[in-house]
Amino acid sequence: MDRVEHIRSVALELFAGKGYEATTMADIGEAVGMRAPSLYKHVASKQDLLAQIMEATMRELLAANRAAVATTTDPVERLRRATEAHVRYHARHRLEAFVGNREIRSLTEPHRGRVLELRAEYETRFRDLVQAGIAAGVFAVASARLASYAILDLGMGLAAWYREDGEHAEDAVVWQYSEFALRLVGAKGPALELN
Amino acid sequence: MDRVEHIRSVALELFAGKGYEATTMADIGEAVGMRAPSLYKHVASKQDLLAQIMEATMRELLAANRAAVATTTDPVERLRRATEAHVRYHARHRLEAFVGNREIRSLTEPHRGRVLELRAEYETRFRDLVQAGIAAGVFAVASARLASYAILDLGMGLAAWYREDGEHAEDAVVWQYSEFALRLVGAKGPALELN
DNA sequence: CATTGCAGCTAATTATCGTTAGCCGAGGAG
DNA sequence: CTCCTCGGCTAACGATAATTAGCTGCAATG
Repeated sequence: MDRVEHIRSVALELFAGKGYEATTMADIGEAVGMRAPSLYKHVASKQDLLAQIMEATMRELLAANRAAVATTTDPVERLRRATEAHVRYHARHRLEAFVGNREIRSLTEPHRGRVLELRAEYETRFRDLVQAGIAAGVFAVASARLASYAILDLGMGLAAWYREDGEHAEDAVVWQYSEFALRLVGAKGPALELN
Repeated sequence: MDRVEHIRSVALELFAGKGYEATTMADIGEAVGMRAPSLYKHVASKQDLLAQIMEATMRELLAANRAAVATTTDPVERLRRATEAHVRYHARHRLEAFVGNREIRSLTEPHRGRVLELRAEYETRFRDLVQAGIAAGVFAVASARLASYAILDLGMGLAAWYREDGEHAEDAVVWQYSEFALRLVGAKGPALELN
């Protein structure tokens, strides 16, 4: 692994565990096997470390969403696949997702603005998916905004409790949570097993 | 308002807005109209401020849950009312709930242990409600644990985006989210309007 | 073999923070 | 009127943090 990548991954772990503010450059250095000042031979600053992590995370999430939605045009199936991608990302990259959600306030401008923009775009895409299902008459839900918030929050919650070695396999969680999402919006139609 | 109460409420606002670590005693002092050292005439320490807030919050949440569940024995209705209480608390005390969820890691022992214990109890109560519904045959969900996590996470998410003066009235959100919860667990029966 | 630059280190700088010490004015009690 | 306590203030302390300066050894290059 690249030195820089190693530092980033160690920093991610510490940011997730103790929070950005509570993590010191000395902590990161110790975990990576060097003194704090030596880190500056590889990274620009602690803030830069956070910014890199968070921006990359949001871009990955958006990319996963785009890829998932592009595979079909059926509204129900689209929401299902978008949710699957959402949940899977939060399970597979829970540290990134966790930090991405919790440390936005530790980001300084201009990174903060950029990340918030990406985040807003991601939210809008989900809201639009729900809206499309309502318009097509296959979802029964009072507020597309509330429903999409609820679905997004499922992923964030997941990132807080999920563990790779826990009792729930990744695929099981992905399936279950996607099911939750479709139930949430009152999805009807052949694409839904239960109900 | 009592001086101490004033300080606590100001601290809560700052902890919610910038995080515990990023909030200084000088910040709190300025918002309350005095210098940092003067705060110590009223509160023991910054950590104590956080501990008081978080422990009170968890106790209130638990009390609200107990009260809500005690009003009926029907499993569906119990989960609905517990969720309503959960969501309503997170809407009405969103700062407390927000800080309560995010700053656990900033708590030092022994406060941390106590709060985690209360939190675990709260989670267990929800899981048991879901389990009871499954046992009674009125819920159709694969994992009581996942379902209860999902419902709890709805509240936490809510605390992050809800605003008293936003476009969604409290009652509307409470109703909608409770509906989400019942749909999540696949609730059947006369107590459910839609489906 | 000489050189150069990378990547580490220690020491120092600058800043900030929680908290304590000790002073002081106002205002109520006697 | 005097005294004492309450609640504010400034100054100071002790820690700790991010970051910079400047030194050094090693390894690759020629």
